[in-house]
Amino acid sequence: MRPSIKQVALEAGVSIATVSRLLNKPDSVSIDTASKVNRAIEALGFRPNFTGRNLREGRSHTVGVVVPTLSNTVFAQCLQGVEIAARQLDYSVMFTATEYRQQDEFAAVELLLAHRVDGVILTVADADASSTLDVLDRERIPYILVYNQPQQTARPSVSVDNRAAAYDAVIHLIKLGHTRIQMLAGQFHASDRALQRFHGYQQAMHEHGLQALTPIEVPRHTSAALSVAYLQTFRDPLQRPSALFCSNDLLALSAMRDLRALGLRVPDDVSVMGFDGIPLGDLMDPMLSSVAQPSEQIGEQALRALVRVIEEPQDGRAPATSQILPHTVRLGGSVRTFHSRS
Amino acid sequence: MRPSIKQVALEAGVSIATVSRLLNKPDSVSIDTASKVNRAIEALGFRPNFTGRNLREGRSHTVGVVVPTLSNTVFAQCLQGVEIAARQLDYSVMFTATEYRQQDEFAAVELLLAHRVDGVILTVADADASSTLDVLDRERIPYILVYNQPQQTARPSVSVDNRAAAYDAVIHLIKLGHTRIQMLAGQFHASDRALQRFHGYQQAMHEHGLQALTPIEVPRHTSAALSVAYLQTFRDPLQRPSALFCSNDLLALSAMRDLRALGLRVPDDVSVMGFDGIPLGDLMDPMLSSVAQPSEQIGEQALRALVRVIEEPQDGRAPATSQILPHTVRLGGSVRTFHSRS
DNA sequence: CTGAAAGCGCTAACAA
DNA sequence: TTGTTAGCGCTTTCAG
Repeated sequence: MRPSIKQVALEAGVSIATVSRLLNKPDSVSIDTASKVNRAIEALGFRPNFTGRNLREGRSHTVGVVVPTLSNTVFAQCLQGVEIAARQLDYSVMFTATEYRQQDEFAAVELLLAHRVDGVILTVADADASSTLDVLDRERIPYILVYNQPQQTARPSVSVDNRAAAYDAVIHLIKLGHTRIQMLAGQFHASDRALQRFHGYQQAMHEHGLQALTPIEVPRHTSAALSVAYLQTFRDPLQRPSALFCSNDLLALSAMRDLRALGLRVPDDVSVMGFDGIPLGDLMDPMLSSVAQPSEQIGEQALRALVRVIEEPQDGRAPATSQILPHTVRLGGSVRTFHSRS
Repeated sequence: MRPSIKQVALEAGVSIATVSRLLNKPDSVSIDTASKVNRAIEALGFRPNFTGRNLREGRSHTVGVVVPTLSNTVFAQCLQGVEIAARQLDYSVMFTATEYRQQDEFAAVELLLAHRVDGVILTVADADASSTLDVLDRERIPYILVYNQPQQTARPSVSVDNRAAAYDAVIHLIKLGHTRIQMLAGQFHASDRALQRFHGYQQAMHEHGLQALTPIEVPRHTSAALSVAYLQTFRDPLQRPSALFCSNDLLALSAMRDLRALGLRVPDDVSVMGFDGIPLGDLMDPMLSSVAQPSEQIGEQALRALVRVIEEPQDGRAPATSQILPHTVRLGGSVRTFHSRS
């Protein structure tokens, strides 16, 4: 077995309390006992065992992260932000994915809680109706949502204003002369963000006297196989929208590929606008227009806010503050002005 | 404080041992005590505290993962694979990134070890000369490398055959008639894989009597700013290579963007071949040619191999087995046949 | 400045 | 089948 403070104490000829003190508040131990102990630590290759400390302190200096998937760059970047900030604040990160299965959210959080993480950062399918979050609330476990932006409930979150961001994106298309704009989205039931973005789309359309079209909801996996079935209506130039607003960049990029497969050109035949602003969008040709959210920052801010709550001296009501980060409409060649065909 | 088995025992009128038994081997407790205890667990909202179990058992049912960054999809996918497999085998995942700083590898692993992870999965800058791995070896801590493919040392790893994969990619270009093929790589000192790939490139060139050109080593960050300085030589049609072999897809995609900025067309003026086979490469236009490695599988296999070692009944020499997964050359429009300009 | 001792939650002998 | 008990590594009173 690996050495514990006990062996170190023995080796140094001091008590375990002294070793512990040296580790935690080095000032409280005399200069020469310190060096004695340090020598022993060195000699034994001692490494403190956090398990013991955690058990004793009732906390783990670890936060849990639960996101749908890492296949979407957005969540990978967010996790990256969380991890970087965590490292700075001396926290570790335990990570889990749900693969967009709402029923897995609960188990994921339960596991994290069994590990006694000090708090959790998560993205759920529906932040306003989540039994998982109910548990967290009930048990007063510090948590903070990322990407989710609860409407009915006062749950702490870090996100962009999804509705406003989508609104801005659609307005941009409208200003370019588009009138037939359709939305392409993942399954709404798996993403409340997508639904909020759809509301932003609707609002923009209505405010400009335009008809909101039925959104195209594509199942997961679509991006894997080249299935252009969902774009069949696009064959007819009179039928198809002149612009497609996609609820995320992955979808937008897939759509662009599928449109090409159909023989349609972007942006000449159809303009495409995404959401997320993933870095690779800039490397496309044409560059993907998108409304960008600062994913890494979202993760970073979430971690900082979470730690703030965790280390709150009073355990009274956690401030549960929500944060809206700014989005930016990023212009690329995937969108162009629309000139009426008549 | 949250309820412990002690409160549960009290509530159910049994001993803590009985509660523990119900939790671990439910068969060893009578049917009606079981229900009594279960009722108590329910009533108290009891959740086992792994910290206690971990301390007692001397293991954590947790593995650590250390990769350079999550900004490169490849590592995100790998982590995804690790996490999925871990969940299936009842392990949790603690994650850290080094941001390609070799000097951070050590601290990352130390932190993980302080948490007493049962093993670690990692990608290091140089697997053959890593003091971090020396520590792991010396202390007999189960670990397994991903992407790294040690040459001098017999360290366990899961990867593709980097040299052979690069060789295949370059052969492909040669077969298409290219003779001036140059390699574009990240900093070799930060990635032994890149260097191995360069060796594959050299071998392919030499075997075909072609001159291996000096590789272009681009610093990190290049992809962020549009800095085409490293491609200045490409201005001269007689000077520039007809094909670019990039040590990873991110680099390839950036290069394509930068070539466009220079007014060069891919593949008409320059063919571009990547390495990794990231999913988004398929969504590009033209599709990125690349030699694909199965990243998610790499993560999954690594986790399984690691758990196998961890749960090894004998703690004798860990089998330390390395695994080479198959790569595949994926053809896309970013590469075309080369017809001599004369 | 240092030591003795209790106890965090849990599992696993060992006894009954 | 169940209970008693020791102890995993650590921090933290409380005494000295």
